[in-house]
Amino acid sequence: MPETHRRAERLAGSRYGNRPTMKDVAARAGVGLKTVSRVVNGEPGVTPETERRVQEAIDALGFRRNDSARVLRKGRTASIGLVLEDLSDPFYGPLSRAVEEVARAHGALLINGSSAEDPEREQELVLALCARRVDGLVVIPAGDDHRYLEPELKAGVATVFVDRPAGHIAADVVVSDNHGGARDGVAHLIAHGHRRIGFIGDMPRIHTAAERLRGYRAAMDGAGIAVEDAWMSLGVTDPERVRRAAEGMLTGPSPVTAIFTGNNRVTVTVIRVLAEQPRPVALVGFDDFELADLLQPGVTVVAQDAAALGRTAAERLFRQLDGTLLMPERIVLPTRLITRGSGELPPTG
Amino acid sequence: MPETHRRAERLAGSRYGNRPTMKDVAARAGVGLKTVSRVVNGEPGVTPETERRVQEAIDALGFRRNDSARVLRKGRTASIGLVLEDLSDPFYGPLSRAVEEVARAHGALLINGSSAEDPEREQELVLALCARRVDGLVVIPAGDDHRYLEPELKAGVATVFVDRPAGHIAADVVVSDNHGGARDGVAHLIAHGHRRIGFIGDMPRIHTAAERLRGYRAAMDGAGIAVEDAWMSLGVTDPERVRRAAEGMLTGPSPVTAIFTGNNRVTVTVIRVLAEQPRPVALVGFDDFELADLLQPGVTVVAQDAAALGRTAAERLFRQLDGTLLMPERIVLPTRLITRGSGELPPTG
DNA sequence: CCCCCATCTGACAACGTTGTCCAGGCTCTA
DNA sequence: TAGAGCCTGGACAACGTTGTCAGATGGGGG
Repeated sequence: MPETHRRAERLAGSRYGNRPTMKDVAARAGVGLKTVSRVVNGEPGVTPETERRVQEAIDALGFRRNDSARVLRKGRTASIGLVLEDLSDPFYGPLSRAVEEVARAHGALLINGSSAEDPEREQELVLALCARRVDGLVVIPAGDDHRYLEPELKAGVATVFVDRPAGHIAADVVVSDNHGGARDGVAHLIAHGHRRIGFIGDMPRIHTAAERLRGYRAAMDGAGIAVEDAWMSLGVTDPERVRRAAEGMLTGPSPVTAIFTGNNRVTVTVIRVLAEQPRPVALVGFDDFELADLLQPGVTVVAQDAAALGRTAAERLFRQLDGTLLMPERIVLPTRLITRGSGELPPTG
Repeated sequence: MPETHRRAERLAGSRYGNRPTMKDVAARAGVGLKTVSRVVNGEPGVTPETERRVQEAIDALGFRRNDSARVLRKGRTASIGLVLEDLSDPFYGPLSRAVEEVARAHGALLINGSSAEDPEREQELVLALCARRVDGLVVIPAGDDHRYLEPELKAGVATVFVDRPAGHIAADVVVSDNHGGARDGVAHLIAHGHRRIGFIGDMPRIHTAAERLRGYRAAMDGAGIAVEDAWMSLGVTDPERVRRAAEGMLTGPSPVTAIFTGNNRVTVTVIRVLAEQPRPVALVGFDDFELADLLQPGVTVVAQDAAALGRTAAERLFRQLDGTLLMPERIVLPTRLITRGSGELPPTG
């Protein structure tokens, strides 16, 4: 079947594909194709009378410019991609929103996808976005090897990694001061008299988790405290195992009097465990969360500014796109210790 | 300057636009353009030897198919748009994620944007997405008049409204049972002996807010309780005014013994106010939130299932796209009352 | 030895837009 | 009134891909 016939069939039979084009508008208005283009894009060189006729035809047909074709012609898509772990995690909502606001200020749309913490899915998403010819990418890495991005970088896709560094590739990175934040949080507990302090965090293959663990160790070392293995629980994330880990370090031969939690989700689970304990146990968590101040006691946290991470990354991205050529850089944003009570409890037991 | 010269200049001087095309790959592999296309798309009719040569050229050049051009040719973009109010609101994260999962299952990408509760911005976003020729739209309306979408619907853009109904236009709608949920929540308070019950909610021009208010009135009417004006506060959202509203109805001539809050943000603010009150005041909130069970007392809520809203809407969207022609329908998802303590407090004062 | 068929390959048009360039009509001046 | 210059409008190619169709190549059978 020749192409033209197929087109006719599509026009006749389908709900799709029958959108009017500039050509249709031009025919209806009795003007040339380019004149319609001029009107649509507000270019000069069209008499008011002609413009009126064209506008009339546009409204009558319900014409809307096809940006795909425009993009193809112009080269830039005015859209950027954001790949993160899980949009339903409250940490990423504000980050994504911040990226979107910056994109909007630059007239760009945001396409986003969740990697579900799966490196393969991350790569799949990133490459799909590149095939769409997004102008730039903000990536919260799930994997630790991003060499697959090399051709894209070379081709000029602006790229910024956020929250965790890129693997084996030179690119901009915006991260929180995970090491310093964790160190300060643990030092805070030490300053309140604790020496047996537990750490519950994610798998150390995740960069942020490793950094926070490093911070914990640094603080303990700094205070001359020898860390016992039983105080550390790495790589547990699901609530049930976190619960067991917490209970374990609270009841062992040298039970902890305070716990430092490596992220949001762990913190919440540990709070539940501590609520059931007879004796008060001090707690400092990495990442702030809503209502942390309303609990009894309020939860002391090391807060990172998710919106600032997103904003900084996106601004950096658009500076790349503006042509301000920049050397890849690593930007570290400070964390903030927010004291609310749980981290100031004295040691007991 | 003729087009060809500009192209040359772009190639020479810019970081962008110098991506290899199928033509380049074909030249390098010494084959025809279409053969490259065949290899890239896994079409049959290419000898292994030829395929190898082409693949080699692809890898060497770092070629990646330009989906913009593909889309232009094929008509479908395999992407859908999601317009919501604010991604940093924890209610929308799971919703967005659910939509994304369904899209992914159908091989589509998700483009999303926040309307910031501004009808104009909503329209702007929706039309931008239409210009990108997304195959479908999931919209959480900010405005109440969507006639501007008529040409798009006619052109075959699949559309589903979520959380709030569309205005002046026939389209699929997926909403929670706001009226029934609020009614049940208030009835729950009445069942626990309350008669003077306050309501704090958003502007009634927002459909969900109006429905919840209606549910409140229905429950009160059903119990034969005459609602006093002082018990109702409508259209306040910022924390400071919510605070004043709550304090007002707690101290008036006939002070309330319980409060029903119309959404998440209001609930959280009211919790803070209640924490400062000398006497216990019962509370039921619309929308669940994390840690509601950890507060003292746990917060009784009318929960809606954000993920189910998103999933249902997206599935409906793809059924539209699959060609299963459907009449516009209104799908109402049930809410669930979760009792945790705050809603079961007896009246005092 | 020739012809036919199957298999593989490539030339070409088309998708809807924008950039370039030229034609025609107008006004203004000499 | 004729020529120069400006303004408006339109024809055409190009962006990178895919569908169509025809040509080339090689193998097997008559």
